[in-house]
Amino acid sequence: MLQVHFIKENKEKVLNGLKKRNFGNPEIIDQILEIDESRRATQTELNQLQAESKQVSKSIGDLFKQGKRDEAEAMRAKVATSKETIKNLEQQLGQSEEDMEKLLLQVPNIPHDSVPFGKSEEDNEVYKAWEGGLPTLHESAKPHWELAEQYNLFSLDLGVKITGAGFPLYRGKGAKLQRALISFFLDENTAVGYEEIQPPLLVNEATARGTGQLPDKEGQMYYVEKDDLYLLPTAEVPVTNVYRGDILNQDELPKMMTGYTPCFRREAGSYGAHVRGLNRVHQFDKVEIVRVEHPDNSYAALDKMVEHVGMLLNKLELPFRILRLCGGDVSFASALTFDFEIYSAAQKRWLEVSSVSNFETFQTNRLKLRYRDENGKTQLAHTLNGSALALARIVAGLLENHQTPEGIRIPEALQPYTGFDMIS
RNA sequence: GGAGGAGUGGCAGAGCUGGUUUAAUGCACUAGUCUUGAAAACUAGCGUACUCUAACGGGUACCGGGGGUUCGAAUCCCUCCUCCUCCGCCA
Repeated sequence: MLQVHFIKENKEKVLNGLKKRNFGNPEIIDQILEIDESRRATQTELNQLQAESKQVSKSIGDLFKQGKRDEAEAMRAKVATSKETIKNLEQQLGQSEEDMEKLLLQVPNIPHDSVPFGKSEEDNEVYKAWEGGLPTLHESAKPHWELAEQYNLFSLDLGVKITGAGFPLYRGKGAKLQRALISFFLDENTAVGYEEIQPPLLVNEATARGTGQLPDKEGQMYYVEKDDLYLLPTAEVPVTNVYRGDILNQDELPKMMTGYTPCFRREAGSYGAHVRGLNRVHQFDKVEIVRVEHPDNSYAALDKMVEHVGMLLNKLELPFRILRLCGGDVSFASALTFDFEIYSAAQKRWLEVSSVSNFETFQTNRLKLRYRDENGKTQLAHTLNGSALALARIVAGLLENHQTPEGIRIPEALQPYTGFDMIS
């Protein structure tokens, strides 16, 4: 959520940003500024009346104490009239605030200057292409869902039996591979300074609101009605909310956290080759990295995160490229996003495995996550997050790219975690 | 799930028979005085948000959240949440 005073002071910038996003309703900015104006007028009037009535009430108290009953009674009658006005103004103020919130929730973040113009994912810029040349596989190479069957690694059918479509069941070396990847990622992340967090998997409404899943993406989350809780769609939600409402000292920044959680997404949507196997499922495992940064450092931090994720993929020996998302594809809350895609030689397509974003103050404004600057003033911090990494598609990529006629080779970096170097 | 108790500023803690509380007091913190320096002592400052003002400086709201009674609520009433104690259940 943008801050009103930011919109007020940077109207042109905001409008240009919306244009870059191909945002259909730029008039909303003028509506916001109008409501802000009238809201402030209402508040000024209300505050004046409140100050008066406060004074009068006090003097009534004094009069009673002095025993001047009649005078006090007269004052009482006088105040009663302004009370009605106060109530109305309070209501009006509340309404303005509500209207304002509604409008602000519809305004996406302003894209960073480096974000290219464009309408859809086809316009994303290749920020870093894969230089090594794309791998080619042997004749009988298979997609991961066939490999899973051949080596008994996971079963979608059993998931259907137990739960429903999109809930894979991993078994044997497939299950072990999951566990190995989770440990590997967490160890790599903590090694560079991220604090490991194991959060609750169900979150309350305030938390879901803090990172922006509510109200915008309500339908994408599983909801437990009886307890009014949501199953988390990503660890970003609970982990970023760790510091919700806090005012940190400047020297406490940055806060770096990493967490593994299963992720639950309803993703009502398409079926077919693109979502076969593990390409898109309702439950998958992901290790997330989250940072709370000083605004001056957030873009340097973003670079570091991108570099870190690239390092992980290198260790897993997966060919990947990095995209800078264009204005039309960058997510609602993000100012700048880099997507990582690994190349699946078996599916002959790129698979998105990580998305690393800087949200600037868009989340912290809702979270009320601030720090105290050198002058002692509170300022909104910046938040960033990225997948490091999302398992299901990494598994797909590992199985497909490292398959040999003799079996599936486990990258060296992962072998200490799996305890085997081959799936055969 | 049942019964009882409690939620006050960074922390501790008073106020809770409604009106000198504009939230006492202590600790912590910041600045100054003193000191070679430090400690101690003393003096002053010390919450958040919104808002008015060119600025100095004002105003309003907030005592777990929301609502109500009243001229006036930290204080009374309703409701929700959380924590503590005991009982029950339980990985």
